[in-house]
Amino acid sequence: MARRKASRGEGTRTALMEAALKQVARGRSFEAMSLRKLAQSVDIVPTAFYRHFESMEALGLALVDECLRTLRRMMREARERELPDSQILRDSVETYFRYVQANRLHFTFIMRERYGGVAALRHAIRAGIALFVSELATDLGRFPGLTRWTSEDLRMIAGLIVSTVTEATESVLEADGHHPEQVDLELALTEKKLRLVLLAVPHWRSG
Amino acid sequence: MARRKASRGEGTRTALMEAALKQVARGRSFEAMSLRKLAQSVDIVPTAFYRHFESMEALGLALVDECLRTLRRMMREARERELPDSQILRDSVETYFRYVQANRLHFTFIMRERYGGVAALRHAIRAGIALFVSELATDLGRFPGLTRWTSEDLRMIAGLIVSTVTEATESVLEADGHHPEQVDLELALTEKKLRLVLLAVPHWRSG
DNA sequence: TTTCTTTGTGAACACCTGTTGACTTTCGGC
DNA sequence: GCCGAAAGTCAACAGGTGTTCACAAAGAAA
Repeated sequence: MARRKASRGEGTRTALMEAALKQVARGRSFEAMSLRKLAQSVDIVPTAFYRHFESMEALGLALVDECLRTLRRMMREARERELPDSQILRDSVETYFRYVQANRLHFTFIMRERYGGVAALRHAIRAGIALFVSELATDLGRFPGLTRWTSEDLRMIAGLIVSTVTEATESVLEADGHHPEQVDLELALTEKKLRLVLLAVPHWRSG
Repeated sequence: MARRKASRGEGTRTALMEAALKQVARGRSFEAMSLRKLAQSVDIVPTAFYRHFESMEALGLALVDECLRTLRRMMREARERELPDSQILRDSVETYFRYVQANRLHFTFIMRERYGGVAALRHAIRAGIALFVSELATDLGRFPGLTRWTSEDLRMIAGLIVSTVTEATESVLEADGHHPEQVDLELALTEKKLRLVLLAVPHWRSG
């Protein structure tokens, strides 16, 4: 066991990050993760960990960074895609779900540590998501029925959408693999929820 | 230090539970909590812990039970209150927020451990919330505009409401004490969100 | 008062934890 | 081929972890 050291250089750093993500995906929370076991899982002596991260918390922050980058990448791609107009809602949710499944480790990390025990990670993730909501709000402001909405109301509806999708994300992550049919159910359910929300838009007046 | 043992009997058990809740409220996740420190915080030698709980996980499950009971109690009380009809939405949200602040420890535990590292707790909490959603759905079915809705659609809208309120709960818990004005902001925001959702109800047709 | 159950104690177990400092290996640039 | 930085190693530290077992106090029941 423990393949001979091969001076993987920078590779070890990313290996550590990936190993940590996998641990979280297996159920453990980041706070309860052990530096030693982590090192062992990438065939490194414990002390060598410090060659790559100043502390466990530094590792955590690096992970938050990486995961939030994945989130932003998704949003950017979504913006660049043109909108087929019909079925746009269904398509958007489906695309998002696929994205979640394709980046399972990153999303589980965000979901878990968002309410996790390490304050620094919690706050970093919250800040990232808040930013995400803001961007979504300005994006929504360009939609036909929403051009005259106040930015406050746009933030409100963006928050509503995000919390709905967030909840769905948890279901997708849990069902992924074992119960593929449940993903489809959640897809339909989420689409319905968003459709209901959008249905209210034309009748809204603030105040 | 460490006041003399006073044969507090059953009291120790509840003291352990309360100490654990306080730890979680201070930021630590349940998974990362130490049996020994917990025992120490209630002036008990570590081994005496086993007189009250078979294991740490058993403690956790007992806590889930207690916290979910608090949730059900709230719902029961809400059902028994008559509805002043006007301002019902605002009043309901306000009542809920007050309830959260009055039971801060229980709600933080549920929020944290819902996505926490201990699978057994996660699942127990999820099951409890799912039940909560079901009950809310049947309650909603008795409302004027919703009598003809399918149970599936009722569950959908109940889920939408719950995820909205859940998100708000986190804000309330975080703001509590330090930033009372932010609680009011969240109150207004949440009311708006729910108002928007309900606005869509008359225009909904399933399918 | 004696007996029995509950609750708490103390010593000891084997093991895991993060972090230190001084040492060795590896490898790219000169 | 030599040098210096980067990456990995080893031994050791002080302390924390859950759990075991036999024992002691305390209070209720008899």
